[in-house]
Amino acid sequence: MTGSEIDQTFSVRQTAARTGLSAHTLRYYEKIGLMDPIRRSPSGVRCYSQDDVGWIEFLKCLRATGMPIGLMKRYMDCQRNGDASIGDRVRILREHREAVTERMAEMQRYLDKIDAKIAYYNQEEQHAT
Amino acid sequence: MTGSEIDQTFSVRQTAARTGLSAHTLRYYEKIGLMDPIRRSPSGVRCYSQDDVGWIEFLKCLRATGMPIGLMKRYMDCQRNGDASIGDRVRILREHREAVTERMAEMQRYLDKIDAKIAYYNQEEQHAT
DNA sequence: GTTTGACTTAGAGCGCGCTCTAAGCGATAG
DNA sequence: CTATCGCTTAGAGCGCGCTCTAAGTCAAAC
Repeated sequence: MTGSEIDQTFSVRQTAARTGLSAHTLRYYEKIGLMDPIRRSPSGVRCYSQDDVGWIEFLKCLRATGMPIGLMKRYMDCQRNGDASIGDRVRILREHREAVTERMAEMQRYLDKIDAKIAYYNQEEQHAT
Repeated sequence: MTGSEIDQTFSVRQTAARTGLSAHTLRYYEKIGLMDPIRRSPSGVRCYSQDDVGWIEFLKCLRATGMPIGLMKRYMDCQRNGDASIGDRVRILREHREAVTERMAEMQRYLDKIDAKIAYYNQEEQHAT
């Protein structure tokens, strides 16, 4: 109940370990404006907050579903615009969602063809011997 | 019934149109050995057969599901090895299949988080006016 | 005080998968 | 015959998303 736990911060290395991104990538994301400038210690060292880690997790969702960095940046720029931008943000997310489900459906169709090929090979194996 | 229909061949441009790949990419795939050398006209122009187009469609399945070019090449090298390589080929396809379904499941998990965010925004909108 | 080591920066480099360029050849149209 | 057009080649260039390097600063350990 001292509050120290919830004010805990993380070095770039620790944050990398937590999020699975590399320290390089974390600095890169900050540099290109995907993240707000991270708070610094008096000597200039990054101190990531729990909140920062949360945003990184969110960015991971976008990246891992194939959103280009440029669009992620646009989203985060909106974010900085506050409530006024909620419409824009939702639009970006919804369009992205559509694109992703579309892409997954396409992948599934291609995967089905591959499965057919595998099935065909299995049949061949059966008939051989 | 002349047989001309089934012997039909296609220029690189026509093949590009049929497959949705660019002519550049088709030549590239041949150059790096993803495809056997395409038959040529006396003047050296590529004549893609129906069969060639079929292979291109198969390659598309692999690429579109994220198989790296290098592994596609390994697969096609096996292909050239004939029946002896069926085991290798099946193994490659099965492992790829696993990787793809894994990746799709992961994408779905990330997408679920994005959906949660969208839902949250919708709720906000509701409460605002 | 010195060493170690993690941090900082700007900017260069890389791997992938194309994508395009330049220079040239061959076939058909006028 | 010439012009046009699509094809050929080897190889350069590009966009993306990191990834790494070099040179330097700072803090803690000895």
